[in-house]
Amino acid sequence: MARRQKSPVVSGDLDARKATILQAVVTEHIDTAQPVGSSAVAAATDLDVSPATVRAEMVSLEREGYLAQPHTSAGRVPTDKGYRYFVDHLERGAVGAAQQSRVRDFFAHVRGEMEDVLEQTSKLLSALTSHTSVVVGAGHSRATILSAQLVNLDAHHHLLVTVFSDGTVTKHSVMDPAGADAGDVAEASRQLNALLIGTTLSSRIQVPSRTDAVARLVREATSALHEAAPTIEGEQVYIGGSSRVAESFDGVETVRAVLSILEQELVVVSLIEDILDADVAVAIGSEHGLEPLSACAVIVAPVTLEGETVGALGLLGPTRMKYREVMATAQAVSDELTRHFGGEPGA
Amino acid sequence: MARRQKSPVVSGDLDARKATILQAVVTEHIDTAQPVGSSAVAAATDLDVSPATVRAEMVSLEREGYLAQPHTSAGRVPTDKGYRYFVDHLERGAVGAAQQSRVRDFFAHVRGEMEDVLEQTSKLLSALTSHTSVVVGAGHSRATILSAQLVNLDAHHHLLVTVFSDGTVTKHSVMDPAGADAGDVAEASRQLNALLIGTTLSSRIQVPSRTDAVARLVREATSALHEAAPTIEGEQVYIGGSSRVAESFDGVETVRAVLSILEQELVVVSLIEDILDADVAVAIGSEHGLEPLSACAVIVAPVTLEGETVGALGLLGPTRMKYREVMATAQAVSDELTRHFGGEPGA
DNA sequence: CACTGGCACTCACTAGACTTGAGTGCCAAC
DNA sequence: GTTGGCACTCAAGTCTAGTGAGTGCCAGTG
Repeated sequence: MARRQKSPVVSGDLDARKATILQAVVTEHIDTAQPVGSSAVAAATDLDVSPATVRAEMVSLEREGYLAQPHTSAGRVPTDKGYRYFVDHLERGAVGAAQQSRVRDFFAHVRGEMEDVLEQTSKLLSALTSHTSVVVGAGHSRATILSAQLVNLDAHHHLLVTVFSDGTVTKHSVMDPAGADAGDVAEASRQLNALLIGTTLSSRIQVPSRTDAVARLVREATSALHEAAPTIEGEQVYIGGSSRVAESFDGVETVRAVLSILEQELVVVSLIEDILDADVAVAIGSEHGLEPLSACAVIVAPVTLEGETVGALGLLGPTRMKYREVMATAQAVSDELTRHFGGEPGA
Repeated sequence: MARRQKSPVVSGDLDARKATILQAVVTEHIDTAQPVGSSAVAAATDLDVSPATVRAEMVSLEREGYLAQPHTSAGRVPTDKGYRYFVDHLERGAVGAAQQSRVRDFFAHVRGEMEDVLEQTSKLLSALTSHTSVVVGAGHSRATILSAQLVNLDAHHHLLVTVFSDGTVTKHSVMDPAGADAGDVAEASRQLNALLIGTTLSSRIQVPSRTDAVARLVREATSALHEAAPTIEGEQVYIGGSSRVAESFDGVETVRAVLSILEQELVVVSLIEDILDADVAVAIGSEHGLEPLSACAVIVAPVTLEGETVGALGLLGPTRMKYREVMATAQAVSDELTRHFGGEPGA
């Protein structure tokens, strides 16, 4: 219990009573989506003070920017700053038993490649939370090439198939207008294998400068691979429950704006990464700087493997979301996901 | 010019004047989103009749199910049947020069794998039409395997990478708790290659029944491949412009329902395929039988390659969409896409 | 002092009454 | 068959209170 202070003017922290009131306003408003009045707060807390006292405190909280009034004769609504305080002072909640077992169950039965698992996970997340979810699988810029193979499609089209140490596989078309016979392609494939194995996408490769068919194929293939590098280094993104956006916000324009952002995967990825970099678990309202998402809160949890961040999951909802539940769910899924990929959660 | 008939009671076709009136109502309503009154119709057509006459005809059109009245004292709105007649009697419009050149431009500059092209195309479509677009790349159930390769990730994890004749590449994890050395993996890879090349996913394969490490790997790998067959035979789906849904419909519930359908890729694919099978270019309102989409019209165009349908593109908007423009755009993009993949459009 | 009850005030929201006007259906007349 | 005239309907807009949740202020009290 913080000692009551005489002049909490610029204090970064709040008076114990103010904190209680703020918390009550936030909780109530999350529940009802309505402005919260002084008497509701007085009833909801165990402060045993009259509404008038609450009002006085609320005026002060409003002055300090934690609360706002939609109009003069309405109750108070939390500002982004108010939510921020609320979230920062939230004691960690555990996820409910039902949810816990659903998550366990999911990871016990899910099968398939990492990509499939991530996609399924995004659906799970949005089903559990009723919010839109984003799952990001990190890029593989530092993965080394395990195998490179040139496959003959027809006389003029070949396919360079590359396997990386992180288990990703890429393919690139290699056109060859001049044409090459199967033997040449096989030989090129052998040379590519020798040339590329152990390198990363950012490595500089010494390509043969000869002008025969084999050398031409090798050159074409490596340049296709490296030209596409920026794209395929990029992360995979899986978005689940975008229809939830329509439920979460009123106002068509908001819905449109949010959906529009979600369509731009690059924006979504950098948003999640920014939040992750800043080492925060949640970004509220305008904190993340994306104007169209100013009505949103984004909750982020990393997925680590052997100490390295290999992905992240995010949940996007209205600022008045149930932070404790959603954060607990995000944490639980992130832990299970980490474990699923063979890591130790919390490491 | 159809001869005017005395009693057009159950006639499948309409009176020339009725047709003109219906067309005017549809056109006007698409434009304004408002019920259309008799005087507006009288003014819009060159029939030179009074509103009273138009009213009489509209009563008849309503009786026959082409028009409906939101309430007694309002204008008329087309029913699904009305739109259907309108679309069936629409003379093919050509796509505007600006659009045409945008499409040309796009396909002149687009690069990358088929998957990337299809995804980009879906974005192009929604940008051109302001509607949500769906691009479906057909499954490869009939493609034969060109190459199968087992790549060693670590002692217990391997990756089966398979290349198909249609240029698709799949990967499957192969776990091997017992462990195998690199030589065994290489040998298994050789055997898999020999075993699988030329087969399709539905072919039955004779797997070795020996119990050594190599045979075990071969068995594991083939079963992983065939178990996953139903999934990877499945089509790829690319959805563009889902934020357009929020613009196209008023009523949060409709928006949510449509988005929710779009999330279920399987449903979307079978919807598109149904429409394609029925050999229609557009499904209006309840015609496609998906209740949540009863406020939508779906325009579909096939993408063919060497006479075979290898994909399709769809556009989803409100029933009051600009059918002529959108259909022309769909046709133009479908043609260019077909040409891009080496086919002759219209073949 | 901090807290409280009391009180006047504000203002979104609701309901009802009224008006407006676009649009209809009907009908007698051309 | 077509038309102008006419009574009728009904959603939508405007106005008018009336209601009530909520506020800010203040004087009184332990």
